[in-house]
Amino acid sequence: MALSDRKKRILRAIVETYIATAEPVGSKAVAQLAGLDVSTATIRNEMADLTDQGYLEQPHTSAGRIPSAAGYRLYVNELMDRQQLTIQETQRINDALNLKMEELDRVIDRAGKVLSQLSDYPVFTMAAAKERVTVKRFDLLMVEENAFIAVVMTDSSVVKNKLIHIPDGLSDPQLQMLSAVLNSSFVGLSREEMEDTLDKMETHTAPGAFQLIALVVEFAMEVLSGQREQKFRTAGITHLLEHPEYRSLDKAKPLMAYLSEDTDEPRLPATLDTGKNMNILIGPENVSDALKDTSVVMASYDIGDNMRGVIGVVGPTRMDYAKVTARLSYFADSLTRMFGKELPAPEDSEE
Amino acid sequence: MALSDRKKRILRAIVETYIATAEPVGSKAVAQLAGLDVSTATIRNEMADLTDQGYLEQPHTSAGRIPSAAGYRLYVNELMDRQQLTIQETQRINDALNLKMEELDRVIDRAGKVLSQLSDYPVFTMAAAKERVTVKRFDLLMVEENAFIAVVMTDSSVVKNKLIHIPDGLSDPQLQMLSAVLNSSFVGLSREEMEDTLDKMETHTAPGAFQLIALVVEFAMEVLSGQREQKFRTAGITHLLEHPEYRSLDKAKPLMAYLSEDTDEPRLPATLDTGKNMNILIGPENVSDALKDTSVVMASYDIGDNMRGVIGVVGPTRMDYAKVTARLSYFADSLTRMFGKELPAPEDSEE
DNA sequence: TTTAGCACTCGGGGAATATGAGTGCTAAAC
DNA sequence: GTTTAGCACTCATATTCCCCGAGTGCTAAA
Repeated sequence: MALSDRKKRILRAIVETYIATAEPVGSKAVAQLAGLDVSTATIRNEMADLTDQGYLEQPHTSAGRIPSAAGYRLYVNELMDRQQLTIQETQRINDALNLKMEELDRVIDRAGKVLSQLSDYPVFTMAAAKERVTVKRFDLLMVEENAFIAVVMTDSSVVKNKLIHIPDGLSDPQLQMLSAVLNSSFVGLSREEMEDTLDKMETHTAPGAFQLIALVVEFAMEVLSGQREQKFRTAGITHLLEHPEYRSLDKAKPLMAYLSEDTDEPRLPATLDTGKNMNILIGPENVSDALKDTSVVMASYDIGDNMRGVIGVVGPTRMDYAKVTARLSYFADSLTRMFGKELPAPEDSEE
Repeated sequence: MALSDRKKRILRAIVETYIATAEPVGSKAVAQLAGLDVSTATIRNEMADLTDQGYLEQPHTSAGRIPSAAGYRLYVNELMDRQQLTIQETQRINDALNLKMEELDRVIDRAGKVLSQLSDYPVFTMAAAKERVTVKRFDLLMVEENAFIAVVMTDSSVVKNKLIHIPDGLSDPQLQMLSAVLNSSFVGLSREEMEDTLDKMETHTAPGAFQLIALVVEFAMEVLSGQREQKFRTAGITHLLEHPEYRSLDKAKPLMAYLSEDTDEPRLPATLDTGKNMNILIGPENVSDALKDTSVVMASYDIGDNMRGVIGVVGPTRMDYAKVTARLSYFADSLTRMFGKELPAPEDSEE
């Protein structure tokens, strides 16, 4: 059921003015903005049609029309112009990302912050290992009589360490031995497999040695969970309050709680795995209840070979999709490029 | 100018009911709650006195009275009962902290979250090295042909590492040599001293070797700044919206922006160094403009020997001081105890 | 098929009004 | 001297009412 060209132009005019003004759009306004040489009455007829077909809604009789979710969807899919970024903006984005000395998390955080400032909406970020992560190697370093550093490197080249205190000292050969056991028995295993192996090992190993092994392996398991775990971060939540649909606190509160780290609840649709790069979820298309009146535009990017990240913008269904998608896709591309080139494998540690 | 006992009881009743109700307190309410057997007229006279002395304010003629900053101050200093925590609460706090396998940052974050839930106010946390931080030792580990791990341990026993990629491979002796240079020339130096030393070294060192040294030293400098840098984190910002004084968005917005990481501006009064353990700043006693109508209750605690942390609660001047201080001091004590015992020196790395 | 015209609807804004809690003051009572 | 009752006054908030105007749907003419 294809729409006539005129209907499309009318719909587009309505979506765009509603996005700009946040107020229902009347036939008069459409007549001026759509650039059609027809009277308001004609427009009204067309608008009535569009309402019947489900692309528009009227908040109450005798106000203008506002786009429905389906209306936004059509707009996003067919009607929307792709916006160009200004040179200042691309510059800003590049600056935010090009701090190559900085580590992964901080770059991602920074990206979220800048994207939020550029789009005037809150932004969330997420990063997680794509698939099964394992430990590639263990290293142990004696630093004091009663403490050594365990260094764990995962197959996605992430390196983490921990200072481990032990009651009695450890001789060099002992340390070598420990290292050998770890590297031979626990390399290439997933978190769960490590747990199993550790359990089995307990029975036929000297208690003292086992305890040491367990300390390091537990740390390694922690590292692996940390890798798989999706770190959800947000930036610019206060931007929410700038938009009229969240002026009432009753509306703003649940969404804000959802976005801040306050709730322990499950997060956004973890579309980390979908092949698509850009994803737009409009209002009811969202699963979570807190997002029912909210749209999410998100893009994913690769971090090295083994990780994938998502960065997304959250706002009212009346979101400036053209603006947001333009900035977002540039961001995602830049991130992929930078994590591909500058950091051949994600370097890491700290904070 | 000591207040009569009766005045104190009236003031206390006013502060406590105002804290509970957020509405100006009239003479009638005071008569009932203060437990004095006098009429409302007498109370009114006393309240007039208290107003003259600056402990109370009237938002407009003919509303009840509300406490002034001085009134809160007096209440906090002399009138307030120390609250007891319920067993459930102490249990909750202990649970939050006793995840000993977790690392520093995560424990602090978790503490902030729980404190926020227990107090119904937003919470901020901060941690920083107390004084001059230096590197205690360097370790280098070859992991691939063209990459090695640099491990840096500071004198506060914080260990960080980084995977460093190099164009050409490095032989074992070369690595030993590099390690020797680093450990002999850069141990015990502050960030600034390192920079100087590095500059001086540039002239009389082979370019290739110098570049390697610089890579590692730059990383070490980053680690040191990271240590000194005060990591400001918040939890439960949305609790703000629950309190009537922030019902209007105009009021909530600036404070929220201040608390979220949205602004790059300087943070809270960095009273990391003051000897006092607990600190209450009421309204105008705060320096920052965003906090003028806001009270901050904060407590500091030790993290090992070389770091100190602050955890604080932010809320309207009409804050439930008794409740907050009780929980906060328990938290701070627990944190000190746990970082003192369980983690003799703050172990570290990751996230 | 488009347009002009018109009666109708309904939300928002503003003024006027009512309400009621709380005050300050005075004069009487203790 | 201190406490109390009484009373007129103030002022923020809630309620009501009314008006206005934008926008609609429908009809009849172009």
